[in-house]
Amino acid sequence: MKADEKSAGRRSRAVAAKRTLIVNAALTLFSQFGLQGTRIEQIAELADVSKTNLLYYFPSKEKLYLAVLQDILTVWLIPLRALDNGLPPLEAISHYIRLKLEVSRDYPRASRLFCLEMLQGAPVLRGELEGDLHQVVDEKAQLIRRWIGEGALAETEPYQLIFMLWSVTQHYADFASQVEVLTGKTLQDPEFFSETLASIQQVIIGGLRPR
Amino acid sequence: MKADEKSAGRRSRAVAAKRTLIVNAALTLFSQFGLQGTRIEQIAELADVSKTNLLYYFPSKEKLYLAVLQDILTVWLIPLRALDNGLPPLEAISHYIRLKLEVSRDYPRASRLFCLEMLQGAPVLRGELEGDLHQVVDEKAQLIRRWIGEGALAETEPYQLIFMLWSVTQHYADFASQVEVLTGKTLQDPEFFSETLASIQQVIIGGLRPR
DNA sequence: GTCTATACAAAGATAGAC
DNA sequence: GTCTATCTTTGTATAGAC
Repeated sequence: MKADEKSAGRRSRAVAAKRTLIVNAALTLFSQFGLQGTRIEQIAELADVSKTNLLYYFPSKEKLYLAVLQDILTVWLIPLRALDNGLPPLEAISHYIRLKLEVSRDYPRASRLFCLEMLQGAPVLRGELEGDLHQVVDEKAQLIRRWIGEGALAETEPYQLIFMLWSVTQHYADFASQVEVLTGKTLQDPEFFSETLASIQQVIIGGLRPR
Repeated sequence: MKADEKSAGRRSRAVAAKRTLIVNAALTLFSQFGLQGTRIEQIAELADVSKTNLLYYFPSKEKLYLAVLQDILTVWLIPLRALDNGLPPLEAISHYIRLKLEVSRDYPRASRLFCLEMLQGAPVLRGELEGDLHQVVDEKAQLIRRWIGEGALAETEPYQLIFMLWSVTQHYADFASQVEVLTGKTLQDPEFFSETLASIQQVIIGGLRPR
């Protein structure tokens, strides 16, 4: 383009905006139909650009898929990293459940795409699981062990506890259609969100309270 | 074929056996790559039949997919139907957790395909969810309500409890790759199975115990 | 950067011989 | 029932004009 170095900033912003638009559309479709199940043309249509134009921004479907996954990983580790010892143990866990359920409510597509990746054996994210995620999880497992040692928490296998926290919260994103068929409700409904949060917290915290 | 009516039984059995073989291979691949992500040729290869021959038994990929899903649904409702009042409430739930975790261990592919179907908004199974599943779940929700009324269980929203039971057990099938990366273990490992079962039962049952 | 046209490959499905 | 050959559609990606 005619833009010289001085206008690179403006150009970059425009390019970035379009890339974001495409990634967003891609997230919608990839999370529903997977990599193979999504056609480039569908994404282009949803993002309101031409197929050719999309391929100008992302040279191949795989590259686009990768870009989407990297994007959601950023969001992914936030709640777990936030699980710290700034609060009393049971409150910290209670708070974590809220954060994670908010992720299910606010980023359901990201949650579902993550799930899809796991179902397939994490072909793309395996590296990140073994690196970043593993490290954070180990760290938090230590924290939980300390809490148990201090008698603030019932005896539990830390990993198992983490899996439980993940699963019960993530369920409302991944199985949203089932939840909706059976209850007629979504986490978007504030009352249903509160009821869900309260139920999970009640059972889990109740089960973790030391006797 | 030359078989007359009298040998129809034998022929039927042979046909049924081959159909089973194909459905089994299809389950493996569909559960990993979904409907669109799986090629007929892959299934044929895994089932050790030719592509053309597979298409003789199942006229199209969609028909095969449907056959697979119908097969897994049979397995699906068994544990929930078995949740009854033959036992004291907390023991009944404890037993249900075991059954459901055994399903995750013994039918991981079916669990994952079910998950995949839900992720996509249940395009194929929606009807079954609204019919069969809805009915059984309503029935069990009533049962749980009765238990709560009798003071045998802490106050909880029955649907939320059912979702919790589903999610914590199903997680070990759907997110098996994540579990394996983080712990190095599978439910196939008897010790890990026991540890998992005990952890879930401890937390959930502890949280459900009336105060 | 965006478009039209098109090359190229993959995959589902069918025809017809045996 | 099973095979070989083939048709047809669809989808990814590129070429080249503007």
